This record gives sequence, C-alpha cells and structure tokens, in this order.
Amino acid sequence: MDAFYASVELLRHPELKGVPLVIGGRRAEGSALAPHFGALRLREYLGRGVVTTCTYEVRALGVHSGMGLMKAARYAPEALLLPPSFEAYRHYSRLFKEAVATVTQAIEDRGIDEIYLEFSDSDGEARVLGQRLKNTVKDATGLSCSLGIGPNKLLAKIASDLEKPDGLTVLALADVPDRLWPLPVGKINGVGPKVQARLAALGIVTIGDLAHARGDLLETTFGPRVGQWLADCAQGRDDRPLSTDTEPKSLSRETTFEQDLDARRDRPALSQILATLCDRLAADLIQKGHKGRTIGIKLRYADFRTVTRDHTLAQPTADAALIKAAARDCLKRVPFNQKLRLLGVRVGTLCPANPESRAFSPQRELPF
DNA sequence: TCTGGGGTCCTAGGACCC
DNA sequence: TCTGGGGTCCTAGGACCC
Repeated sequence: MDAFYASVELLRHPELKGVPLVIGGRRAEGSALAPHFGALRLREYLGRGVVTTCTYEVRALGVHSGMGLMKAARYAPEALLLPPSFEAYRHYSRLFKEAVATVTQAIEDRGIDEIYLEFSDSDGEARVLGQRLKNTVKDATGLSCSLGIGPNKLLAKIASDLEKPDGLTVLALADVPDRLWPLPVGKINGVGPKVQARLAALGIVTIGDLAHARGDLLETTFGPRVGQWLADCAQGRDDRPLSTDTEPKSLSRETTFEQDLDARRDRPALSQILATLCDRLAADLIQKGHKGRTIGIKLRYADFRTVTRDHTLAQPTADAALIKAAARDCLKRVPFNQKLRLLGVRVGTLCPANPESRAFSPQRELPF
C-alpha cells in the first residue's frame, strides 16, 4: 500500500489533501492547542519519536521512515505531524486484504500494508490480472497500491518498488541484466545497511557488481549460506515458497520513556510501567487465544545499547501476574549502571491457549 | 534535546542426553 | 594423562523488515 498510514489519514481527513503530512510521534497530548486532531507543525514538535511514514512530497524533501522527528523537522518544518491512529490502519488493512482474498486465497501476510500473493494458477496476462487486482483494492479501500509481478518473491518485491506510487511492474527472469543489475544491492529484501557496507568494502555496490563477483569471494566473506544466497539473488533466483502460516511466534509490548529513567531513583515509575506492559501483554495474549512459555524483557540504556534476558517456564501462561514475576526475575540479571530509555516485555514459544479449538476447527480462516 | 514499536530469522555457546 | 559425534533446548545478541 502506498504511504499507507498517511493515505489513510487523507481518507479520514480529506481537507488535508495537498498538505505535506508526517505520521509519527506519540499519541497526542496537549492536542487541544493543535489545529487538527492533535496535529502540530513538525517544527513545533519537541521530544522523542521517529517518522512512521510520510506523504511523497515530504519524502522528496529527504524525510524517510525511521528518521528522528527533530531531524525531519529540519527538512520539512512546515509539514503537519499527525499522531498514528492504529485502529484506523488496522481497519483499512483488513479491507485491503479481504479484497485481495476475493481474487486469490494464496496470500502471505507481510505486515499491516504488504502481502505476497500467488497467481500461478490463474489464467490471463500478468499485467491484466495486476490491473484488475489494483482496481479491486482501490474499490474496497479508496487507496492505491504498488504491485510487482515476477516469477518469484525476490523479483516481485523488487518490481513492486520500481514505480511507486500506484505502480504496476512486471519483471521476468530475462529482465534481470537490464533492470536488476543497475540497482543498488540494498534493493534486495534482506540486504540491510550492514551487508551493504561489507559489500561496498569489496567494491560491490550494484546488483550487477554482485552478479559478476567471484563466487568464492562472497562465500569466504559471508559464509557458504549467505554467499550462495547473494549470488542467487543477483541472478534473480529465489525458490522460497509462499508462506501462508500465520501462527505467531511471539508477542511483545515495549515503551520508550519521555525522559531517561534511573533504575533506583525512578523505581516506582519503572515498576508501574512494567506492570502496565505485562497487563497489556496478558490481555492481548488472551484476546488472541495464545499462551507462551518464554518470558523475556528488553532494556535500552541511555546510550542506546540494548540487552535482553529471558526465562522459559515449565508451563505456558497468559497470566499477567506470572508474566510479571518472570519479568522481574529477568530484570535481576541485568546491570543498571546507566539510565534507561526503554523497557519491554515479550512472551515467546507461543501455543494455542486452548488446543482443542484448533484441532477441531475445520478450514482455517483468513487471519485478517 | 538524534534514534518507535512490533515482529522474524539466524548464529553461537553451553547444558544435557544418548 | 586425553578426551567422538550426534541431537535438542535454552539464552543472548544482532540483522533486518514493515
């Protein structure tokens, strides 16, 4: 989906059409002073937070997802900052996925605004099918999407990125030298900043460079698995199947504090935050019908270093008090020689709270 | 006043077992 | 007086993605 959160906000507030929009920051406080539903001009914003998404005209100024809001304000001071409304986004996410499900049931969920789907069994020309799909999504949601079509997930994903927004791009294996090789290696899903930097150190910047690298160079640098994977990507090869498995592996809740907290001086506040996180996590587990055996905590220090501790119980649980007790045990194993900026709680090794209900459930329904 | 929140997957070492 | 070769589970950290 194109600039998904920002596009949903424009649907909800059509009077903001043409206004540069940034979605991000915290849930609005002091919003009575703001002109629009808690919105501020970006330059007026003070505090922690990142850009969750923004409209394309704001991106053109150099702002991107994940950028700190204070930094984004230097590029786009006049942009309107809206706090995210996740319930609305989940609503439109459901609408778009349900619309796609009327065309094919072979859907892999990749988050709130993205899916892979398989057309192999369908008749018809790819571009025609793609346009029909885009129309279906537009009719159901009023939103545009960018669609990539290819012989595998690697090429479909790269294709989907080539003509944003409102794109429809077909990439065949024969197009790899002309259309894939000029692109930077970072366009490969799974090649992030670290791998990109290590490749750059070898003089490999584009996917074409990757295609022409000696196989043993990649394997000695990255190991046999990653080396082979990179070489395959450069040839447009990818045999990963569509994954329709939707059982979650873990559930977590975390929060970054308004100001860094001291483990001793701010102990009551931290204790309250931990309790709230555990309560929310337990409520979410119960609502989704899961339990979990591995309870973990996550701390981020003032210098942004992150540590985790976890503990596996004999029996799975969704009980807030048991989660809290395990989390406190984990916290005892962490050094507190610095202020803290984030605390999180996680439950992993999930299983159904009520196994029979699944064993006997007939056909699994779509998860959205 | 740099740097959110929710996920997945991989690696690697140690415990423990056969 | 030198110590195998699996396998699984647990824990911690890190890369990456949306």
